[in-house]
Amino acid sequence: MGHSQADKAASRTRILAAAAAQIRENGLESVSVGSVMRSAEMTHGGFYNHFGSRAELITAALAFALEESMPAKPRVSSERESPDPERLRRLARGYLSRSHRDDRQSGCAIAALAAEVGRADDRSRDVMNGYVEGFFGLVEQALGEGREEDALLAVSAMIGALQISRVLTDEKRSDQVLKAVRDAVSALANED
Amino acid sequence: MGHSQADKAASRTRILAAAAAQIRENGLESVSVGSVMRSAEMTHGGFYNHFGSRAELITAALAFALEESMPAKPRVSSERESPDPERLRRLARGYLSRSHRDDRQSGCAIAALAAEVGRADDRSRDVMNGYVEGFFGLVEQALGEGREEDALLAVSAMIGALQISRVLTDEKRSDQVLKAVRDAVSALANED
DNA sequence: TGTACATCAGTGAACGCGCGTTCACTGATGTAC
DNA sequence: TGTACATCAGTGAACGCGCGTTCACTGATGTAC
Repeated sequence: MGHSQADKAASRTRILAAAAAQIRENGLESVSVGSVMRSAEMTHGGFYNHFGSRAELITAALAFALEESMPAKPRVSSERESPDPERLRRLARGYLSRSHRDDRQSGCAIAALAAEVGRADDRSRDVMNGYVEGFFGLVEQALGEGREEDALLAVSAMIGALQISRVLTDEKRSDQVLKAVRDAVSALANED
Repeated sequence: MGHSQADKAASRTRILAAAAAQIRENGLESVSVGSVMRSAEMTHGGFYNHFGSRAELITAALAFALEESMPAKPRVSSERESPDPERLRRLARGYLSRSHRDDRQSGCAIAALAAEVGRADDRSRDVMNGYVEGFFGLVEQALGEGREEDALLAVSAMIGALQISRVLTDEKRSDQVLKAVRDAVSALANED
C-alpha cells in the first residue's frame, strides 16, 4: 500500500493476476475495472496508473493467464530431444483430470478462452496463437519426429474434451469423456 | 408489423433467431435487448411481451441456436441402424471445413459456446448437455456398436479443432489442423 | 353480416444502475542541494 | 547527513453512457352481441 516503485510493480502484478484468474474462471468479458481492483485490494481510481484502458488490461491479462497455465512451454533448446511417451501420458493424465475440470480458475486458459478469442481482435488471437503452437510443439516433441498430425489431433481432442467435460451434467459421463480421450492420447504415445 | 396472434408468434421467432445468430457469432454475453430487438426490426419496449427477462431470452436462444446448428439430431428410431462410415466421413468433412470455420454465425453452437456454457448455470448446461449427447450418439451410430469411446474422442477432437482453427492466425496452419483431425476421424470410420 | 368494445402487440420516453473513465486531492517516496 | 521540494501511486467523488426494465399510450385484432 506504499508508493515506491517496487510497490507499483507489485500492484500491477496483483491487478494482472486478479484479472487473469477472473478471466480463466468466467471469461474475458467478465472482467470489470471495479471487480478486478477490488480483488487486487485497491480502489478503482488507481487503475489508470497501470493500464490505459480496460481493453488493454484484458489483452495483458489474457497473456498472463496463458503464461501461467502453460508452465511447460517448450524451451528453445537447439538440440532435438528424443520422444518421451511417458511425458505425454503424464500430461494427458493431468490435463484430462477431474481436478483440472473442476478448478477452472487455475486451469488451461486455452480451453477456457479459445472460442472467445476465436472471435476477438487480431491482437488477442496473436497472443493465444503462440501458446497454441507451444502446446502443439510440446506434444509433438513428446511423440517424436514426424508425428505432427498426431500432435494436432491430441491437442484438439484434449481441449475439446476438457470443455465438454465441463458442460456435461452427469458426472459419470463427464469422467468417461475424460478417460476416453486420456486413453486415446496414451495410445498415440505408445504407438511406434 | 401487425397485431394478430400469428404476427406475435412470428415476432417471437424473429427475436429468437436474431439472438441465436448473435450468440453463435459473438457469445452469450453479446446479447443485449436493444441490439436483438433492432436485428428483429422492432423497438426494445415490446421485448417483454415475449420474454420475461434478458436471461430468459438467452436460455431460449441457446436452445434455439443448438437446435438450428444440429440438424442431424439422432432420431429416436427404435430399430438399430447399421454403421455408416461414409456418413461420418461426410460429417467430418463438413464440420472441419474452412467454410464452417469462417461462418461462425451459422456454425456449430456447441463449439462456439461450450466453454461459456461450462461456466454457466445448471439450466444452460442442461440444455447443451442434451445436444452434446446427441452429437455423441450420432457419431457412435455411424461408427457402429461398441465404438463409444471412439465417438467421444471424435467429437472432442472435432470441437477442439474447430475452435483452434478459429484462433490460429496463420491460415495455412489453421487448414492443417482441420485436415489432420478430418483425416483422423475418417481413419476411425474406416477401422471397424 | 355489422357494430361496439375489450384485448394486447408494439411504440418510445423514462427510470435507476453499474460501468469505464476523469479528476482534484493526499501523502509517501525519492531526489537535488 | 539533513532539509526542501517535485513526483506520482493511490483515493474517492463525479461524469456520461448504455444497459435492462417499466410504463402510459396507440391502434389493429378478434370477440360478443
